[in-house]
Amino acid sequence: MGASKSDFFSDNQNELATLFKALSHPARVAIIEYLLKVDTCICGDIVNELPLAQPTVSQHLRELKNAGIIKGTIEGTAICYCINPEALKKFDVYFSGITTQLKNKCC
Amino acid sequence: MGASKSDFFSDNQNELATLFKALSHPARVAIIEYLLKVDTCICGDIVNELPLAQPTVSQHLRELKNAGIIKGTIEGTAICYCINPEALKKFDVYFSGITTQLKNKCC
DNA sequence: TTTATGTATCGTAATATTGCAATATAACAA
DNA sequence: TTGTTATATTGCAATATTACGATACATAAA
Repeated sequence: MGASKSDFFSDNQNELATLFKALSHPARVAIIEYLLKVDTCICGDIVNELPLAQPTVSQHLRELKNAGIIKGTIEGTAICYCINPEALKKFDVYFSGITTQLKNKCC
Repeated sequence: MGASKSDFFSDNQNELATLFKALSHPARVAIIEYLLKVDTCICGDIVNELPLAQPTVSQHLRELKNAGIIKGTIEGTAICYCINPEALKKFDVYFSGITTQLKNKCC
């Protein structure tokens, strides 16, 4: 047997893992970086920014979108992608919670 | 052709992806959760806490350790695992940077 | 309509991950 | 020494991810 035993973990654990998985590839980290660098959300040139073919970039964008980290709205011929602040809030809650819990630990 | 085109991405992008990948499985999220719940760092019973066989848990622990998210020190027969605050700092820097950059955006 | 452009999907090959039984290792106890 | 306990490693099968060429789709312009 191989992958996926997610049934045995809590919803929260699975959701967090999904969010982290979305950022677990350098191309997707680079996409986020680029979306932040560009001033507006109108961005149809992500493909030119990455050393990957168009279908591959499209696939990475879909994974980021499925995880809820970015949102995409149709803007004429192009598609406007931008970061979803809701997802960032989840990361913030998670890590600030950990930081608080670690305060009383031995390490 | 398959996986890994990490040569084309920056060191920072690859390092971030590695950190996120370490947390991209519910079992590893659960391990972190358990390490935080236990008061001390002496914890030789992580295996009993997870619905996975001992070799699998050992493998997940190694991945967390390789990514620098946890540290393990030998404590007699058992091994003492605890969270590495250095890794948390990197996450904090990353997400607070994103939050700052997002302040001036349209979304 | 036709053409061009931007994006998505399909199909497939290469690679990586996941999980566990079996086995090995390492440290303590008797 | 032997036995016990805790953890790591090996080997392998099942599954997932990554990447891209080929193709489809959808919108805008001519």
